[in-house]
Amino acid sequence: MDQEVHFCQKFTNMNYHWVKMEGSFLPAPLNESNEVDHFLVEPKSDHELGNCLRVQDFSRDFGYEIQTNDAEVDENSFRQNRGLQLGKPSSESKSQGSSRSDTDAFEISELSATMVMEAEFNNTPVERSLTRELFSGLRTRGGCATPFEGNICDTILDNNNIHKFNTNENYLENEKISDENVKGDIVASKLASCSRERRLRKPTRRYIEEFADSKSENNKGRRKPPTKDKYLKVTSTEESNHIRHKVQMLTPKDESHCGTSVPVQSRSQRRHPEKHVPVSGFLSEDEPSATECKNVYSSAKICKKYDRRKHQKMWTLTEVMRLVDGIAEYGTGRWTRIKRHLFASSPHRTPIDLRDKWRNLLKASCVNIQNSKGTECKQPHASRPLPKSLLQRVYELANIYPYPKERSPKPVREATPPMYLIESNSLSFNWGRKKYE
DNA sequence: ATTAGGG
DNA sequence: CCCTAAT
Repeated sequence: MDQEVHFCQKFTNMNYHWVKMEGSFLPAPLNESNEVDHFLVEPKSDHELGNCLRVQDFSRDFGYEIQTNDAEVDENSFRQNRGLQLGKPSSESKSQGSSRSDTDAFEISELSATMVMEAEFNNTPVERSLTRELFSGLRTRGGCATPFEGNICDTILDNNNIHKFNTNENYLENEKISDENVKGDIVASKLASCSRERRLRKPTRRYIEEFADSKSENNKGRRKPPTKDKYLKVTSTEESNHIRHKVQMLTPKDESHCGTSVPVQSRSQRRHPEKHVPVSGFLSEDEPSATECKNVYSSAKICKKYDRRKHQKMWTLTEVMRLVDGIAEYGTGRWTRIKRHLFASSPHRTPIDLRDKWRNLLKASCVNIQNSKGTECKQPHASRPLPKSLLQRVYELANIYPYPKERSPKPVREATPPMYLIESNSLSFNWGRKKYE
């Protein structure tokens, strides 16, 4: 008994897989532990991933079903499919001392299944050669680097110690019905059809992208982020705090004037800015913190195809004010600088966004000019109404820094100052950086 | 790389 | 917000 335990432990410590062969335990050596890692190495590119061969591919070709212990075992289906049951990814199948996760262990099991299959068919020289052909064909297929390297294939094929990888006693007995001749025929035909280069369909572009999306969660930082990510880096907590503080100083106490139809947004919604619930009206306090921003956009970074159109972030009043501040300081056309200095804590705003927002602000101010003339007294109904003071500042800045450069939209050479210029009382809050008086 | 302009 | 041309 002790000896048996010791024996087991000894082999457990080594790179052995425990297999049952004809009812008795046998250690199936994984001598080439290094080479086994070839199977575990993740493909470096998504393209490779798309072309990777999976165990299922083999099982389909062989008419075999590879099942794991996780699923309920149906003996009949086993008999029908001549299935192989894999050992549960337990600690026994793992080499001790290695830090493999359970997933890796499972991959090992899958690998073992493939090995078992191959070994099982290597009874005759014909089968062996067929198997070799199959593997060589697979290796070179499509010019893609499959995880199957030459050495491991040879190892598999030459390893006749592994006959069966089975932990199910009943299955072992049922499997005894196997008829060598029938098996040989089936194997031969299957292998032949396999070696006819069953082409793996080249994954569609969309498939690759979607796969990359899901896969890239595990591969953070492996791929060089797109250029947009340049704006993702939150410079420093101090700086962002500084900015936030400044912004808070600028935030008007009373926001009742800056939105008539502001739908109620629950706090839970605000805590999940990923949802980007479209909200009309400015919410100065929905300004996510720097860490929140990071989280939001890191999730956006994860998905390369993060569709900002579908997850539009409303411009908050504080953001608009910051933008106006930045333009007042740096002028128009220096969006990157504004972005760097004032929007470092809001990574979802690109310099182009700033410019676009400024264009919209100009448009908005022009609308109000028309209103002031009384020609079109259309309140900006659907859009978020801006505080008059803000529009005033936009107007002033538009005169100082005309944008677009050449043909300024409304130079408004002090011809007819808009209403909100006259109503100086409407200035309900203080513009911190620059005073226009 | 950044900006302007149009969609 | 995106795309593209221009700088």
